[in-house]
Amino acid sequence: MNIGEAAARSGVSAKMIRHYEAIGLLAAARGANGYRVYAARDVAVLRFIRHARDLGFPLEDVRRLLALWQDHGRASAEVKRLALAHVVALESKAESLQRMAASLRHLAAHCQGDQRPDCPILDDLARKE
Amino acid sequence: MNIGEAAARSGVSAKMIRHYEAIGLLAAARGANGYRVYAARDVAVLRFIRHARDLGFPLEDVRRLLALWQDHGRASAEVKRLALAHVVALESKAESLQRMAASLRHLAAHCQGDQRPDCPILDDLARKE
DNA sequence: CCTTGACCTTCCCATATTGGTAAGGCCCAG
DNA sequence: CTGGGCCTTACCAATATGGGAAGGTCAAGG
Repeated sequence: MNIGEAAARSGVSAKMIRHYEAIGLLAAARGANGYRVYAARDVAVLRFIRHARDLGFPLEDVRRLLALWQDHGRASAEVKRLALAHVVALESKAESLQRMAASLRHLAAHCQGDQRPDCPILDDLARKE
Repeated sequence: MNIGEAAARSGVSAKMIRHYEAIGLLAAARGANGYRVYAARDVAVLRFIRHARDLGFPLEDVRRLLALWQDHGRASAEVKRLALAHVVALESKAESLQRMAASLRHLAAHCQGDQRPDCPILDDLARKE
């Protein structure tokens, strides 16, 4: 299987497959013509990576999860620890974004939004602090 | 006032002040020695930029807000429109992160987290889809 | 007057992730 | 043998920020 088919089967773009290889997330065999050659096993790895990315894991975490997944003697404690640490990071980021949204929504609520130039949003951004 | 003082007064690092200048967000006068020279007005601009960044506005939005702020004949409608569009983007991103966190928290809740290798988190990442 | 240290300059690199593009090689069908 | 589709590497783009090198400037103090 060449990279195009591996991409179609895994849902990971060929571009990203090459990138993941460049950063050492997966290794690909090479055919006599220099083309990367993939087996079903590699597609499974690519899908694993994609799912982890869909959950927002940074690639460094993906690397560790992948290693744990392939280590059949692993302790699930380590996986759970990684996952929960990531959950905390996600929730923290989400809260930060929501705080920004709430502040801005509050400011916007007091802005007339008409042809006049008066605007509490700009006033706030221009505050001295 | 040199860049160091402008940085201290505005809360924007000298590094970023130079960057904002490079992308055309603000212009600095130059002294005879080649040093950037800032006036109180520039510090106000830098503070404006910092506040907008604190609310998560991307620099392109900051550029538009800055232009609106400096245009005394502006309509507040445009500012409000920009702000609310950004609120929507922030909330959408926050929801996306929360969905990830919830999925992962759910998976982690079913993971024993002990010395055994069984782990629903890894099982889910390895699912065929 | 000269040294020292703080501050300034520009330029390059790094982060993390993904996409685009360009120039060229390989392979199969017509 | 040619065309089109796939592959290769390599460079550039975006987001925003920081680190550091190499060298110029300035003020204070011996």
